[in-house]
Amino acid sequence: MTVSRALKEGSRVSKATREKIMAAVNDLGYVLDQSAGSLSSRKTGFVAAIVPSINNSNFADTARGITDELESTGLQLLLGYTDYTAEKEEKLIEAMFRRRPEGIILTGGAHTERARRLLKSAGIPVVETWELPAKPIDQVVGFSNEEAMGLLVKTLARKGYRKFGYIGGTTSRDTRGSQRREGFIRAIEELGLPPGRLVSFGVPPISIEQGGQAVVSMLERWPDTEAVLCVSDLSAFGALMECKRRGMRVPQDIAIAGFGDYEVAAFCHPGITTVNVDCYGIGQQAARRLIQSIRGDEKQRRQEIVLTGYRVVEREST
Amino acid sequence: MTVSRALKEGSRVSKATREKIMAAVNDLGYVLDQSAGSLSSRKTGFVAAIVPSINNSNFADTARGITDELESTGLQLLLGYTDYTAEKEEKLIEAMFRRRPEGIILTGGAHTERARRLLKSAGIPVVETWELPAKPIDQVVGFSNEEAMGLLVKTLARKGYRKFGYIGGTTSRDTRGSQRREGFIRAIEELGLPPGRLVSFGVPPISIEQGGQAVVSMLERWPDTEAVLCVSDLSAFGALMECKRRGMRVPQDIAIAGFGDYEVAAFCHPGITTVNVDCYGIGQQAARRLIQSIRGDEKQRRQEIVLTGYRVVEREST
DNA sequence: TATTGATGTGGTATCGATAACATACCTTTG
DNA sequence: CAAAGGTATGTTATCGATACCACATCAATA
Repeated sequence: MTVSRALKEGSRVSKATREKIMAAVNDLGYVLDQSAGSLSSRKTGFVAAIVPSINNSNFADTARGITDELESTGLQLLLGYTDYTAEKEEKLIEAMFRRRPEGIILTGGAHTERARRLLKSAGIPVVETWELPAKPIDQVVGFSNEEAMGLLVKTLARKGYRKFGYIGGTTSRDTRGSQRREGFIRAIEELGLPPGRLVSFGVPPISIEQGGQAVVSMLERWPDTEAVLCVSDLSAFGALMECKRRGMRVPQDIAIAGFGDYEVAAFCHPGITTVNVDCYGIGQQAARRLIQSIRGDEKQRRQEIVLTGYRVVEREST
Repeated sequence: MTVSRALKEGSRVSKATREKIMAAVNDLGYVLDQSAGSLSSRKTGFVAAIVPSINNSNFADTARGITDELESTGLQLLLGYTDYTAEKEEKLIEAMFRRRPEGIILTGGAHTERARRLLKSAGIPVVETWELPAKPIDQVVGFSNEEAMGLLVKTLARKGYRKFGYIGGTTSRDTRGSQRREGFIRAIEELGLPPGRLVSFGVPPISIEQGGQAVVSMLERWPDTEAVLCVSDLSAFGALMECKRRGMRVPQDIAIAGFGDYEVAAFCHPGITTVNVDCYGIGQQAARRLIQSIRGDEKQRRQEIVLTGYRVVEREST
């Protein structure tokens, strides 16, 4: 028992005893077993986070934000990838719940029925991120993808563009992608512009290469398209490079915009107009709220929706 | 006990009992507690992996390879980032060992003395990746960064370039970066070319922006540089874009090459010559070897070094 | 001096699963 | 028909920590 105390911060053990214990610990190479500790104290020190993908996506930054925020708390992150499918998300939630996380961070608001049940009955704080779900489970840290894309359309319309095209992935699994497309369509309607041209290409997350291929099919079908908006900066970059490869001038012959403000969008030539959405901050805030709910007063825990900011970043591509 | 059996695959429980149990489980929303299971069975089902960073780096692909390979085995990945420092690695190893992982995958061969002790005394399989450490702890899945960079130099020298420059990060913390620089210097020596020009810029992982800034300082100091090799494709991309912004022709005025074969290198314009190193495969193979060591016969476990392939991919930038 | 409180240490039960063994019942086989 | 073997289920101890309570010691206070 004294050993257990000696190894915890801030418990009262005399200096002499602690030193003796530490010496023995070093000598033996003893390492505490947290599985046993978790079982006894009913605190696992785990936090679960589930993101669609971590490769070439904004979610890597969100994961990073979570990790950084968690670092000082001694909580361990359990990270999982859904590949943009709700089924895989359900499986991940189930697998992670076996580890008894003290809180969970999700991406988006689309979950299977079973997943919702699991989440609700687990009795731990849940934070949904990156969207504003219609029926939040608990807490939310995100923004409206629809409005953000709408703002981009309006910004470009103000510059005089009228014939808009949109490039996104093929399936509706990527709910944020779908929301952006909806926002695109709606904004164009509201502005009374000619209907937007939609090209769906590739399984989300759509790659640089697929962005290039998509813009080709866009131009084949609607050669007079003036501005192409893409579901992400990577596809926008692919589209941009493909256009340049074909000798088109950007933005004179065609304007291109992306979403997410990846580093590549800022430093490619020409720079890509995009929407900055503070991916890192989403992770940070989600983690912060989770920590508050876990460590803080039960009463203090309020179900709140945190709106994270976004802004259009205009560059040379439009 | 029968419940425990019913919830495991491949244990013998009568169909009727299993159904009754499953019904109750569904009814109650019961979820197995793996902390307790781990304690009892002395198998945690955890595998630890430590990478320098997961943002904009090849290691995201390696992590992905590990995750994919682990998926079917029921092992959970504990992922940590070192930010390229051995001290943080040591802390991570310590924190993760409290969770009693059944195996651990590391990046590189540079560890603190204490970390080496911990790793050796843990009695679990260890796989070092991405390098060929001089003193391997256990197993290795990697390649020689020195040779790979040397091959790139030789390939370009064969095309007629003679005045080479190298762009990398400022500190030696990034051991792979240092090894690549060493390979660069040595290859140039071997070829009897004029000494390479070295620019160190920014804390690893060096960004697109820093690549651009580095090439500027390279050209200020050595305006006649013919070919610039960069520690990674991202910095190469930044350098390329900066050169184009300044109206230079690539590769006529200056050739640029990177390392890592990121997607951006393939699809930017002009495409960037680089070294492809199968990041995903490194993760896959490391995980496979770990699984074999964990699940397989103790005798079958041999300390082996797996060389992963690399190849120079020539594109328009050289 | 007796009482109180602070401090440090030790004893015991417990967390929730599984390993290992025990038992009951049924089927097969010589 | 008895012995042997297979199948399904139950019993008990245990994994390694911590919660909770008990107790010893010593200083401060009434």
